Amino acid sequence: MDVTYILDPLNETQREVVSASSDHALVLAGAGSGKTRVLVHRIAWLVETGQVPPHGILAVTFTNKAAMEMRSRIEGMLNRSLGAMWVGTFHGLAHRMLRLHWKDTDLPEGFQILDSEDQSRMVRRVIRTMGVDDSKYPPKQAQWFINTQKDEGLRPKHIDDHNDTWTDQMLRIYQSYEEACQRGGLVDFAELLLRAHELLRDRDDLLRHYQRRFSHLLVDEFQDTNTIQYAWIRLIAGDTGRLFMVGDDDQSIYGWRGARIENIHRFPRDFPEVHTYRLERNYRSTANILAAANAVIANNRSRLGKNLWTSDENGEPIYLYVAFNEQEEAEFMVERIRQWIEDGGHRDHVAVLYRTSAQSRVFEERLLASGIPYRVHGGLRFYERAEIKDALAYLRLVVNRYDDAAFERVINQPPRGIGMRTLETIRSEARSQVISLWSASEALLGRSELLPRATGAVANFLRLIQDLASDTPINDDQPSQTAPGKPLYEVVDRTLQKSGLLRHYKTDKSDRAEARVENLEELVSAVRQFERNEVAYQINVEQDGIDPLAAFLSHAALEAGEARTQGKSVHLMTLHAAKGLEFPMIFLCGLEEGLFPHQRSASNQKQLEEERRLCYVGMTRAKRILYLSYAESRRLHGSEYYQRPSRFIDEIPAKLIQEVRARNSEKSRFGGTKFASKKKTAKTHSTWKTNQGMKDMETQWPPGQSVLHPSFGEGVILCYEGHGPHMRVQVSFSKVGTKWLVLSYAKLQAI
DNA sequence: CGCAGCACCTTTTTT
DNA sequence: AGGTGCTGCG
Repeated sequence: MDVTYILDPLNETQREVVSASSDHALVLAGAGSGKTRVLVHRIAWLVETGQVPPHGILAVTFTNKAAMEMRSRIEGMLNRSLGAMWVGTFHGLAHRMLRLHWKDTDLPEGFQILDSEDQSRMVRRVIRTMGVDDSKYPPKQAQWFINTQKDEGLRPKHIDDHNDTWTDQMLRIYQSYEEACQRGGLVDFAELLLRAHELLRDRDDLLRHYQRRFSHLLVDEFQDTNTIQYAWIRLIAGDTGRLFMVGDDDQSIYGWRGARIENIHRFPRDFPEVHTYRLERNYRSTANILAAANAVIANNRSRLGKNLWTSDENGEPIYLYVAFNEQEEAEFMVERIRQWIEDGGHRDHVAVLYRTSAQSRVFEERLLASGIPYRVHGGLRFYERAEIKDALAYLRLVVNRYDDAAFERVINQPPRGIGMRTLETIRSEARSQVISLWSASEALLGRSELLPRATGAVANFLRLIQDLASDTPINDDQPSQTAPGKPLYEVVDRTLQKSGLLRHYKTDKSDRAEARVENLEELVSAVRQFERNEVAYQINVEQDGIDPLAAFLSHAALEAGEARTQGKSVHLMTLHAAKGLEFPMIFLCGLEEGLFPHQRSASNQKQLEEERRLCYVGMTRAKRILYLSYAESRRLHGSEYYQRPSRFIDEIPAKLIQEVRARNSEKSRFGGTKFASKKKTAKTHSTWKTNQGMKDMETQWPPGQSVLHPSFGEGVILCYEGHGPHMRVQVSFSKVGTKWLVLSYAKLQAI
């Protein structure tokens, strides 16, 4: 087979990597060095040289988007069907394995996936059922605890509470939560991975089957894998599978959600004959942008080491804009975008990146006022909307009567006269008999133990679900029988009608209700789309023979449905969301200490390095033009902050940076002057007495002011927040470090 | 049952 | 500040 078409478009290193013959490969692929390209060409090369049939390949990514892109690019290259190749996300592939082997996993055939919101509700319910004080043990923390343990591959029995009350309580919650999920046939995201791992670990025959089948395993974004993901891959690889891991330690930005960068370090120790390759040639950015990004990341100590280079020209300098406040920062940015468009630039070639999602609002307001179309990435997605989840909950009950999470969600949605009293009765019956809410309801009805009014309502509800089920291609008595000729979208449509959901929102005349009706109608077309040409349908239903409705529900949970882009818009997103993307013009905003790097990461070296990598990721998104900006004052959750410029700015060689002023100079000069004079006033009068009013109190403690504290000693004011009696200052003490002090209590003295 | 008012929280987010 | 979720009341 002629494979020159696969190797020819590559540079020398890429070619070497793609045609590597060593057992295992670790590819450290810098930003913009052709990471996806290498993966795609590697797979194409393996298949075209006849080393492995598509069937023998397992390729894993983190996001559906990346998986889709990889799949379609391979398909485009090979011009043949990849039906038998496993390409998908960790969660998607784990799910596929569990569906195929549900009998071996102690799960019901119709098991369903809990998304984070479902999980959070479930945890709250469990805590309450246990009679635990949820103010002492907040559901959010318990949820975090559970997920963290699962990410590490730990079940309650593996965890030692070290005689710590808190850990012990968390363990109990974890335990009960697991039992509740098991009873309801429910699986959260982390559970998908953990179960898939346990399935292979405990079933020799299955493990051998998959080990024999997948002779080549390829992992994208290796630096983002967590413990259980890496363990799963190692298990399938066994002694014979060949691993091809692609990642970039400098772009590891998900440590906070369990990603183990150590996996990269461990890999060569876990497997013999790992060849390490470095892709350092960047095809994306100008030399100036790269030099700046390299300079920033060089400040990190824990690195495998890599230096990106380009043959591209220097290009424009890095622009830095110092704004008076966040309003002016946005104003400047919008003005520059306006010019860009005026000069013929495309709107969607521009991205505004920020550290926290709350920062988007000011930019949105300004863009809106200027009539520039924009799109905010992230946020609530289609399948996460309340009304959609209500509709899905009905369908979940149809598939699986014991799904308590779904039961709770819709038993009184739309309202059908089942109040807290009745629900509590059902819950307590379920609790005492250790059965599902559905079974508890049946039992209570059978014994006529509900209030007369509730009796009818509950009976109607149960009958409704049964009616829907008998309408539906799947039902409890004949689980695997698919009714011919009834499309799924009709089933969904009927569910919306019969459940009364649609009517409920149609009669509601609030402004939101209209959008909800539209969304529900959109759901029907989403289902139709799913049946017609979604890859997930082809694989799960047509190939694996999974029930269509169950497959659709999983699809909805696993792929929450990115909002559609409408036309060409300026992109607004967090730095995290920007990973993997590139734009000709980037605005990197809010470069202030405390915001970026974020306050909560400032205290510890490891977290600080992750912030720096985030900065590196942001900068390397830019192809031609990179704007940096910070605001001297910023309004954040209700109070004013004055912070120093981010240390990351100092880490960029000054010669690469050009400070810019707004073209709309009159206004900004006015703002700047005003601010400067205010600062001067503050310094001159720093000995004012506090009884001169709140305004004076603020000006008495300007950032930079040296102070003396009776017990902490000398320090310098970093910033302040709040007003009047709530006003607090952050002081960096030379002896005891940084502390927040409430001014009205602390006996601070200006020196 | 629905609504109004109040406490609470607030980094990053995919699956 | 602003949004969310819970409580208590009508």
